[in-house]
Amino acid sequence: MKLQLQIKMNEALYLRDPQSSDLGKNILRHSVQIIYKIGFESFTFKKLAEDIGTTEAGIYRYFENKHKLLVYLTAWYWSWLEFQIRFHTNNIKDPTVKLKRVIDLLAKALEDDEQTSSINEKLLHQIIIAEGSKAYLTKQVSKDNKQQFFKPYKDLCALIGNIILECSPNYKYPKSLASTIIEMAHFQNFFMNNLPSLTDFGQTKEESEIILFLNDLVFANLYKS
Amino acid sequence: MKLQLQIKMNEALYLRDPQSSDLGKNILRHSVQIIYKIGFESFTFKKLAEDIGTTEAGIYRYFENKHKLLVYLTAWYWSWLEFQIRFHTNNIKDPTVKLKRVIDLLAKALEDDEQTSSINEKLLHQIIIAEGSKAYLTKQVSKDNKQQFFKPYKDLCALIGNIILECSPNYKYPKSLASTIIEMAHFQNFFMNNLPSLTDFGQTKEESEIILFLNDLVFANLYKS
DNA sequence: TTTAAATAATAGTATTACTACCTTAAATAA
DNA sequence: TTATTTAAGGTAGTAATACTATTATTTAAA
Repeated sequence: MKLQLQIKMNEALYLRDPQSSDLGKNILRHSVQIIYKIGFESFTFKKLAEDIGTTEAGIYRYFENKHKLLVYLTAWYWSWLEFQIRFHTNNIKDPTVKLKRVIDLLAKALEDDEQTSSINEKLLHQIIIAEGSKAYLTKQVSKDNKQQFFKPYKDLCALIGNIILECSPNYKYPKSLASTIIEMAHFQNFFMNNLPSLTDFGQTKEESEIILFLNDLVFANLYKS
Repeated sequence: MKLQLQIKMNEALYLRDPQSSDLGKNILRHSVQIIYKIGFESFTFKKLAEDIGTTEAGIYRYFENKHKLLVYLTAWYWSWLEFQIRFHTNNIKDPTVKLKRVIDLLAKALEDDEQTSSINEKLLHQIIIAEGSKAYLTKQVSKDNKQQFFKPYKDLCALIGNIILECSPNYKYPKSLASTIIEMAHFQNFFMNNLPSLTDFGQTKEESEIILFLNDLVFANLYKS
């Protein structure tokens, strides 16, 4: 049995569904590779078209502009990660164990094991670290938010917030702590690799150290005397 | 007595020192206003030139490109904030009180009281919240780092890290906790105002709540049983 | 078989991000 | 004083980017 996990995306994110055709899947696959390689600023639809072997106008039939494509990729990532978290914490009763598992999944780059789709999750994880915040750090954030573009991120945050409340029902800031964990899992990784003196992991550059830091940070708060 | 605080900037950030001429000061003042108004993505040297009443080429004689200008503004902000912190925590003996003061200064928008310079600190604070991370979230981050562009940010982080160690000499992650406080002071503010369901302050939208959250987060860690 | 609908390629335009060159004004030397 | 250098800013470009409108081709339905 080989099943394909298909993530249902917000239709306002695209003009034509990229998961519905070969060209569309190529756009997703190649854009992940190019953004990973040259960064979002230098990434253009022309370069993407040349890489795929189609024309610029061809890409524009799928995505209005490169910002929408980035929002699509990040939304896809958060949806996929929420699924991973639900899958890997399924049947775990102890909320502490569950929350530890969540931190692991946030901070570790999961293998691109199953050929889920046209998207390489390992590269996408790196893109989210370096470019993810650019999806919402814009002047259109409220307009985009009204169109529910960030729903997957908010759902993930709510899920983690609820696990936090299971651990400590009286904790006052479950959602802020959840968004802090998510952001810091990524920012500490970026800092560790690029601006190491902003972290305490500059020597080893080990993901496992970020996990220890986040565990320490979170559980000191939830189980304080 | 009226003294002018002049911040000495890294010379590699500019082609001609913007603090040395009227046009230069206008570039700083107007770029802060325009970026605040329309966002960094839509900001162009042409719009800036029109606003000032000069030409595009005139701006290019001061800054190589708009990325360098953003890095300049963020570096200026971190230097200015480090000065504010040193000034306002001067003579405070108790490190806990000191750290609380730091969190206040990070999360609160200080008034543009003294006419320090051509820069409106209140607007710049908002710019740092929404655009600050774009200064380092690029492919050139390592090259920029080698040129010491992020030294003011690293210095601030080291300063806060040391106060953390004064509070709790055995704490293992002073630098990572420092960068977490800095980033979260800004991100929680952005989320509160633009994506409120990622925080617990969506109702009131009060800076003071962010301060409470950060205090809770930090001191649970430093003084845990 | 004809017609319509979907898909894709061609060839543009406006804006952006620069660059090379030119003019003017101030500063200094003869 | 006048000639000459130098600094500062302006004019007028170009190449690349971000799209768009139009035309062509394929596919599918009537």
